[in-house]
Amino acid sequence: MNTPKRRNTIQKKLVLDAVQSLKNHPTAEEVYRYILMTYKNISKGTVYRNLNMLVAEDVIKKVMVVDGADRFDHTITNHNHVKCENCGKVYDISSEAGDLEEKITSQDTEFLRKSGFTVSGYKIIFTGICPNCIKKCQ
Amino acid sequence: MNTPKRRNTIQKKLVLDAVQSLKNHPTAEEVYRYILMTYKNISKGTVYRNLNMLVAEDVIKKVMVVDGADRFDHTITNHNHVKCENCGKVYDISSEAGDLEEKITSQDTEFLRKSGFTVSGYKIIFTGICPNCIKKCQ
DNA sequence: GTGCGTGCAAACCGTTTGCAATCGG
DNA sequence: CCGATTGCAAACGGTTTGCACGCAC
Repeated sequence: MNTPKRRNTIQKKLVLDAVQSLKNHPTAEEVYRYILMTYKNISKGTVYRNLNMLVAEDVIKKVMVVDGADRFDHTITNHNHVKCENCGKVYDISSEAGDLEEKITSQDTEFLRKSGFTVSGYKIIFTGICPNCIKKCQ
Repeated sequence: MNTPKRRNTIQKKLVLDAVQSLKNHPTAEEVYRYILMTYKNISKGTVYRNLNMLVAEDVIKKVMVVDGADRFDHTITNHNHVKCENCGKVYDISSEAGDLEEKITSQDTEFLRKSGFTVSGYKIIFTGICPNCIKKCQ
């Protein structure tokens, strides 16, 4: 088996705590700045390393964003995202995701399998304007 | 109106030709190297500038990829993509995209609108292993 | 004590940009 | 001839990495 021995360092805990506290899909930079407020000595490299570790361990998820820095999600359950084109914030679509899921996986992946692909998953992101920005822009 | 005066330069034509010849969603780097074969004096900056221009003019499209360099698509009609996790190539899903389209837009965007979002679009990409790589890996 | 994880800084990759020179209209 | 577009190189943002040290086990 390949279970690399992992250590429980303070830094790793701080990174996980940060992602869980900053609920809105923070970037590595945001995680870094958040930790800095309480632990002045952390390095950005360590933040990146731990974020990647936590993703590899399936503790957090990397959210696909169209452009800009990667974002991280403390929720591991399947759901999709909307990115506001105005403020850049990324929101969850907690809703009827399940229904959508089935339709996507049953339909398009079936076509792919017929073409000889092995399908392992998909990523989807919506774009639009969030309620907050709509108010402001009126 | 803001219709910036565009010029028809050799470089712009070369970039468009390259994207249309390299059908498999080339990266800017690949476009650059392709042009270099016949026109030794082009600069990478110019390739990027022209790719972005052509995207802005709706002549080509930028394909969303999970990670790695941006890719460009000579096909402007709506369709989705699969990225092979083994070789990294991006393939078209020409198929029943239309059907899927409706289901996605009707269902998830409706939920978003109820939540107060204005939805402008979405991007989806599938991941898997392509037929070629399946053969090789056996 | 062993070696994984750290801090630091340099390197990396893909992309954009400032500038003077060029060339399309 | 005007100014949009070029080539070049430097700078950019986000991320990874090499190294010596330090800390978890």
